[in-house]
Amino acid sequence: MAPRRPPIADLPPALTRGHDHGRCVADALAEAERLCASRDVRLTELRKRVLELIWASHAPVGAYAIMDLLRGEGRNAMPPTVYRALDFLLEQGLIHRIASLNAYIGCSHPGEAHATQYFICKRCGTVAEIDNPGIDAAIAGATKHLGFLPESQTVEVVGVCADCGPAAR
Amino acid sequence: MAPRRPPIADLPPALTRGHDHGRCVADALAEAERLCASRDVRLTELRKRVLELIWASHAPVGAYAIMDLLRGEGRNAMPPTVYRALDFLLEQGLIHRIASLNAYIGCSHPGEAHATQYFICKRCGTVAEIDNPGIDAAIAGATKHLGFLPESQTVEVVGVCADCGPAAR
DNA sequence: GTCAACAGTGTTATAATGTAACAATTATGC
DNA sequence: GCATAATTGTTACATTATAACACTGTTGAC
Repeated sequence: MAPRRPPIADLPPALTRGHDHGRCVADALAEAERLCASRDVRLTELRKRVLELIWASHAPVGAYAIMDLLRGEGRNAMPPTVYRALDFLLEQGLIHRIASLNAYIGCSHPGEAHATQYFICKRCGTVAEIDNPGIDAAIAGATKHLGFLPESQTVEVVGVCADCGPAAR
Repeated sequence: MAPRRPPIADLPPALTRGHDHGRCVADALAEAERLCASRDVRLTELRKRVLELIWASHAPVGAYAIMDLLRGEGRNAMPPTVYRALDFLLEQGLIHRIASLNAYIGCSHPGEAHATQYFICKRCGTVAEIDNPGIDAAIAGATKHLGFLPESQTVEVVGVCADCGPAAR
């Protein structure tokens, strides 16, 4: 099992550097509002707040970390409350689950059909979400060859990102 | 979370069909013995038995299912006992962990360097371990483009296998 | 051979993640 | 308004995994 990540407030600046993160979060929330409205599903206060907490960094956040953050805001959040919000956000494609970390991360292009790959930096914790057609095509080719009917796929690469690697030193 | 799989004795015959499974297990154990001897590490009775239980089917087996099987044999197995055996087998590359199922499966070609992909059938539970150079190359290309230094990767595709799909009916 | 050192296993307790079941509340359509 | 359904609250528990320390068996130096 992966070690527990520190609370969001303690995350290194690398997690949100190189871009206007406030804007980044605002955009994600606005897009979520728009999508939910168009689908006639309800992005309630709780669900929106959970999405916002997940977007607070580009590192995956665990369900219990989200629960603690909600509690820090005075909400008496119990596990089912968090997991239901996560389930909703997953169903709507607004977040993804990183299976190898048991953690959740905001989807950077919700609303579009995509099979995504994640590149997880073990130094700073940042996860890059990539939609690489080559990887997708290679997997599709393998499934076809096997006669396998794919429904969902998990591609997670753990390593060191460009910001944290030797070249960045 | 994935539903708990039934105990090995109850698994559908599809899990081991199409080949001489006794031979399959025996080969895996023999290869494990050979590899451990060559590396000068100890494949103890416990470790060998856990490996054998994992190889009992081509479906992933959970740590607690292994524990129950060991107990069924009179061994008083507690979680750390099982996890330590699993850790050893993982380190030696004799088994793999399927992250999306929190379960373990025998490696079909241990000893060789390989980045593997898993095709998990949601009907029969069988997992096919594939080493597709195309997928590997595509992922390597993406990491290079990102300046990302990969260390380990997880590729798991869930769907319906050829034996269980509509074409097999 | 014996004994020290270490690897492996046993044992107890607990942490981390996730779900079931039902009650209370809030939103929605009529 | 009010019945209905969706959402959230609450309690309890299931599943997966690890920490810490005790005990046992193996190995190698002498």
